[in-house]
Amino acid sequence: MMRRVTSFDVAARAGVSQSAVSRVFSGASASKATADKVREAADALGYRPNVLARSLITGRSRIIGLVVAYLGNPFYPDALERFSRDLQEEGYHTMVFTVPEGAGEVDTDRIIQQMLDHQVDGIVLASVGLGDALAARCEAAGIPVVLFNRGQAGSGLAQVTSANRLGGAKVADFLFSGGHLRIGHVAGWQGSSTGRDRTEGFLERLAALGRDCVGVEDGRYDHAEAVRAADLLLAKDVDALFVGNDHMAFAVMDHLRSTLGLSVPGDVSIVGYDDVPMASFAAYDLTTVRQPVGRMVKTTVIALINQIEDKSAQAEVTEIDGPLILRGSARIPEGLQ
Amino acid sequence: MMRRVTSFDVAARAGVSQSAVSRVFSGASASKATADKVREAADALGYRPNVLARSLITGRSRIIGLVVAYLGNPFYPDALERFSRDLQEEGYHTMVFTVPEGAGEVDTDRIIQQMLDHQVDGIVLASVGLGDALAARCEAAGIPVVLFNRGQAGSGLAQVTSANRLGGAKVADFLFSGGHLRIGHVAGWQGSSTGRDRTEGFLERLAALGRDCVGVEDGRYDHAEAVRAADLLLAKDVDALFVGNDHMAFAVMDHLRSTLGLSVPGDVSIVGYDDVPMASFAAYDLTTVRQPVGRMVKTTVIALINQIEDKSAQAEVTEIDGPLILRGSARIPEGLQ
DNA sequence: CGTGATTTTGCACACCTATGCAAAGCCTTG
DNA sequence: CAAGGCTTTGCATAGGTGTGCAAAATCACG
Repeated sequence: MMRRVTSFDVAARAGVSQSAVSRVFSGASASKATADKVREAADALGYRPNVLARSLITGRSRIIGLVVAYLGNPFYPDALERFSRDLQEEGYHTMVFTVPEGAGEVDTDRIIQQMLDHQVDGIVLASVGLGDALAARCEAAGIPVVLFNRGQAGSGLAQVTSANRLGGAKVADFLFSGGHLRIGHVAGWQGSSTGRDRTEGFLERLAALGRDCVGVEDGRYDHAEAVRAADLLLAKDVDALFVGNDHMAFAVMDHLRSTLGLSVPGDVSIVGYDDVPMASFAAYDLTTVRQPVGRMVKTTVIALINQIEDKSAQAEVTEIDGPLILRGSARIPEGLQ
Repeated sequence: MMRRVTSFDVAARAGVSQSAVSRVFSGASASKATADKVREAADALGYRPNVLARSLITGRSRIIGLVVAYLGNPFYPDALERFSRDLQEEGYHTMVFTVPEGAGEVDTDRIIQQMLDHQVDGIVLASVGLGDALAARCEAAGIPVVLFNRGQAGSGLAQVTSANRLGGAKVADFLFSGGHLRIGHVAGWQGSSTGRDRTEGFLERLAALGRDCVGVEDGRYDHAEAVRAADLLLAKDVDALFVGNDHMAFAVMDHLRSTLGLSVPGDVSIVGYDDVPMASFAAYDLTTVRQPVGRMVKTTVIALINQIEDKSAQAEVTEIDGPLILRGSARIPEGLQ
């Protein structure tokens, strides 16, 4: 095993001092002449700056901690892949932290400790289920944080979500003009801002249209819970369900069709939220509100890097609008065809 | 922003030397008395060893590079989540590297360079699509590598897969005893060992049973390609299709049912491979060979850590058997009901 | 060519921990 | 009690880079 090539080796070969080499590679000022000599020597020796040493001294690791809880909902793998890619392009790297199911205080603390240990430059909290405590602690540790697909009112934290209230309202409009008379709602987890916002936007618009919601049940972003919730609403004889995310919507559709033998959208119209890739599969062909993952991720990355590079930067709260995607799981109003 | 507390601070407070502190925290020998003093002082000051400095000097980062290509196939998010969790438990951390679609030589080199830069202790190559060049280069760089769900004959690299040939054979047995007469095969990408092995195991067993395969088409682990392949085989009037992975099987089922109006399994039986969570959704209810992700990941982690901690450790090739999961997408033989 | 302003360069140190080495401490045993 | 073996401890240095500071070099300009 060969010894690593260091900046001293390069310096020796180029006939300059080590600091000159350092300056060339860290982008500080240097004359064209020395820069050329250094680069040539570096290429010849196959030199690459030691990231660890660099991080040790600058205190910046160029590593971002990405905290996720549950990748079973295909929205998150998609996001994760994009995060990794986008961050790579910005010269950062992604370290994944998985927070266990029952995220106890102890687990949370351990994860934060690990992120601090690795001197992560910034943190993306990318899961609805993550308790507020985690966010607060990260913030307290003095590390830039951005909440992804998750809000926290009055926290002063940067956050990027889709326009959830507006999205909910869009669904209300759509189901209303589709002529549905008994509309129910399998809500996203009401302990999360996304869940609450979608629900509120939906209910408010429905009320504004002069129509009551037949019932609201919390599906907790969980398969089994969603099915249970749907059953409760079906007992109230609904003809349309707005389901808080696609993941639950699939479970509900399966249940309606396979277990209960109902037709979607014949007997019940279903509308989801997210537009995960699977929503366009023919088996579901789900009408849903698209969360523009690509733009959400890009926005998150930019916001985070801004905070990292300019510590005084304001923590922004961004909402990104997404369209309602019309497919076959819900009756389509006349005019929209 | 407070200065970090260092081992010197702890040493001063405990009345010992810095090396004593270091020894206590790195598990080297120390007397009970000093260990107690050090720990007490450390707790009081909130000291934690600086991972970067430690890595710099030991040359071990306790970071594992996880290289993935495509998270659209839900098999991989599942694996990723488990990797992150299991590695965390072993005191390692996961840095995700995404290799772009058309993995050119340049991209590959850049990724390896980045992993070397971060002095990753080990690498998991977790994607069928990754070229052999990448694996070879990692190996050449002297970093322990384990191929996950991907083989490479004669490479001398450690690898963990499911028993793909055997799995293929199981499907052959199953379709045969189901009384199918015209069996076709939408193969996994034949440029990958998993794809080839499943196909070979399937065809060999079929031949041994005295039955020909009506046709084999490469679906390249891609939605559109799989549909195209299925069309070619349907032209040959098949009554059963073994599809190289679940992801493609979903596409094929959608195509058969929605576009062509065929019944599954009435007109055509479909069998997949992987048993991703979605396979059990009622909309597909896919009969498939389970890849035991949990055990595959655990095995990979152990193999990798063995290699890291004992550089002379043999690179093992492990195959893990998985059962055929009977569901509703394929006609079930009399006796098995 | 001389003077002052500006850029470039090298020196030395900081970042924080692990570890080889020798001295010091302890325990054991005859 | 002395000698010898083992454990513990402190000293000093390595690991590879970035950066403040002062000296040196370059430049502009009269």
